[in-house]
Amino acid sequence: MLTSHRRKHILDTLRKTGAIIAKDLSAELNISEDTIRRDLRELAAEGLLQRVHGGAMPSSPAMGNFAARLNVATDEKKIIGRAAAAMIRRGQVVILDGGTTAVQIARHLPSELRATVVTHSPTIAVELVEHPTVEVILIGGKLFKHSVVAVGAPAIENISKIRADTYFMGVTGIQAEAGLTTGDFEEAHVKRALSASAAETIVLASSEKLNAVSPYVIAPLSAVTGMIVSDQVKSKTLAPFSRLGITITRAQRK
Amino acid sequence: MLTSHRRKHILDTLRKTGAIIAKDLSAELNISEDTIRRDLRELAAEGLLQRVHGGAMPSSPAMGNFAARLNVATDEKKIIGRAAAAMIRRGQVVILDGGTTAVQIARHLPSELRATVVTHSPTIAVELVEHPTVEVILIGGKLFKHSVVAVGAPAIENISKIRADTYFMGVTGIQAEAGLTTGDFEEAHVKRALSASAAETIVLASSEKLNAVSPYVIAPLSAVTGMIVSDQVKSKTLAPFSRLGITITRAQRK
DNA sequence: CTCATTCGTGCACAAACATGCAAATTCGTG
DNA sequence: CACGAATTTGCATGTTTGTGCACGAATGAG
Repeated sequence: MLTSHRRKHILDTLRKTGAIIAKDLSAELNISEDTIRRDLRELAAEGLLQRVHGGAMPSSPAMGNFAARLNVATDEKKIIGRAAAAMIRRGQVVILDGGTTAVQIARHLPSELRATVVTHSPTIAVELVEHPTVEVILIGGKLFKHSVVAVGAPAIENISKIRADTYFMGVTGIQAEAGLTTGDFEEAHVKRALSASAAETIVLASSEKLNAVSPYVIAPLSAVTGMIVSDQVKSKTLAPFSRLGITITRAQRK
Repeated sequence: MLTSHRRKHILDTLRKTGAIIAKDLSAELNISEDTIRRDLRELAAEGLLQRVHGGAMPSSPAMGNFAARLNVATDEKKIIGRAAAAMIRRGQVVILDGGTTAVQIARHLPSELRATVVTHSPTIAVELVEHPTVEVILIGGKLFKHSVVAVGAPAIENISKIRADTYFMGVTGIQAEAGLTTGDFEEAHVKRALSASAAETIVLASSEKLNAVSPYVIAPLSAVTGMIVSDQVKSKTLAPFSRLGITITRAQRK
């Protein structure tokens, strides 16, 4: 095992899981804890992670405290992200939304996958810089700081010039009558435009979003072609959606 | 076995497996480790791979080391960043380039400053999410991973719709005859467009850039209205520039 | 407070390294 | 083919780097 391999593995694990424990790494890589600690110390010195007692956390210099939110991504979001990433085929053009679940998709893209990712989230763009083969198209506009995505007329105009295969949409609420809803007016507009630019719209529905309603309507459920939910969700809850012809993917815990 | 054959085999293996261990190659090719090491040393000198202890890895310019670059910003870049940030007045619209120096500007913006920042760098955008009062306009386009900035026709079109007060430009080289130069063709185009959209163009010239020349010309020095350099630079070095009517700000170490 | 982990440092040993040199190989030229 | 020059290779040398262990200090949980 090459030293630099080990370091890379540490950083990859950190990006995917959001935290690492020295003892676990030691067991997983068959190497002494001292060496792991040394690695963590030096990676921290390069600013690539932040040390904590017992292990390390991401420092993500480009992500500030938004990083904090990213790393408390629930297991559910990671599972959904992994399932979504697995749906992407070679050569496709996919749209990734802002939001923590979409970040999980980006982190789980297979490293050999040749595809194009369109996104209005600078966070996703920065995340994908490290991916060796994925091409990234960044949608510009006025930055809506709360969600860290570009919005506004310029964003929508640029989106209209794109034809994508699949849009993975994050929402605040998905419910039978109200349809897809979110917490910001501008963001709703952008999501609608993104959906219109994609052949398929797949909603990333972590369980707290199901049957929740937010103030601003993005689109009715007819705009949705698929949903990804975790396998814990009861099929009874999903019945209204599958009745509308929406393909439901139940993401399996590994 | 011919030398060039062996080297080709090394590079092929590297591309295929993503890493190379000197000892393995030695066994596989029935050749001493010394010779392998010599090969690796020379291939590294040609930039075809990156040496690590025990073997080699792909040179992959886009990989990970951008995050590292951000945090090893020299003192010089920090004081240039601080000086640039201090020049921005309330209500102004400023353009921030990609690059490590521009990140320093973003980090030194006074927290009460109400201004608009235009940028084609997702890194800068994410950085400024934490700023309470600055508005951010993100320029989209195809992501150029090496510099982590948006480039291409869509980027330039969007830039043309903006009228900014000041553009803080990062360069790879600034020199009297060649003018402003950088290492990527697309990036040069974008920088030229940004300069055209701003009333003033101020070049961030850390000392290693002064009198350096890179392959792609951004613009002649006539496009420049000001430069920021660190106070260590000799005024003799700057004479050719001030003679052209360029205002030179010498950033003071605190 | 007490106590079990976790950390950091000094140290010893092994692996990987650069360098100089001589033998072996390849190449060019007549 | 012959022969000298240039290159390539392997080995010996001393140096640097990575690893694990020991021990005392620091940290966090109960």
